[in-house]
Amino acid sequence: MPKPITFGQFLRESRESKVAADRGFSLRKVAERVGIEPSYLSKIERDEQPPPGEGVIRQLAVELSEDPDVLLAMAGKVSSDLLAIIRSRPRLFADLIRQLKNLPDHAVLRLVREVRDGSW
Amino acid sequence: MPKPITFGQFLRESRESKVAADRGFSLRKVAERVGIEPSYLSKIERDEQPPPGEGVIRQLAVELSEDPDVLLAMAGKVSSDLLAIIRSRPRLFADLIRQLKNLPDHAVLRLVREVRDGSW
DNA sequence: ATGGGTGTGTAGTAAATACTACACACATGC
DNA sequence: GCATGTGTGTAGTATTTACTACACACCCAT
Repeated sequence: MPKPITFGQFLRESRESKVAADRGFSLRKVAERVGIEPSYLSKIERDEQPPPGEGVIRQLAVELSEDPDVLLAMAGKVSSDLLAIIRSRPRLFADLIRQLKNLPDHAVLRLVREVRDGSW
Repeated sequence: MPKPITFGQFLRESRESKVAADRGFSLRKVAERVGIEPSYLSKIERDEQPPPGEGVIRQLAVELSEDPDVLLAMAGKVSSDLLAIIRSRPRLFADLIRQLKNLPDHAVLRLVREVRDGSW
């Protein structure tokens, strides 16, 4: 297994990869746009503090052009809209997700596409 | 819509439906088997306190022979094993679940069965 | 009338969550 | 050499989560 990258590391790398080309990606600037204190973001990026709440993570995803679901996953969370969908039909979705647990990506992707393309 | 039943109401009804036939389903006895204080269970059943944590909910499900996923959903939660599955492949599962959001039950059920019966 | 069982009221606590506010030290450009 | 911008250190706070401990009042059976 490739060593698991932490939420903070990922954020820092994403941000630093952009700050060279655009000075608007300094820690302070990003923190301001996101709406949090710079010191807070600093601690998060160094994994000194646990990841922030969903709202802040979503803002960070926007600012850094990252996938919100991936960022949330790294933070040990799952998007609240997905939770709501599952809660609306718990048995159905619980069964399905557990069935899919060990299926390879391509098989699940096939499902996604079939559903989307409406062969239903 | 039929008025939404609360977590506490559901628990109380489930327990009281059993206590007539089996005195082991008194609030105190159930609380003891579950491993919580009777006063705590009392407050939960009357929705005076928010629902307990996942572990206690699972114990309640066992004692009352209810579906854990349904009970968790009523408590506004989602089973932690499902969360772990989603977090392991966030983009894949996020896409899939959002696709299925508005599909009728029978269509999702068909998916579940097809996957289970391994036409894959 | 008392002992065991019932549910409930009151009062608390420990830990986690999600942050803020401000000061500090360093660097860099003008 | 001073302002401006950089990241970081320290010290806190409010809210939520997840409960415990114990006392009280009622019922009913012996």
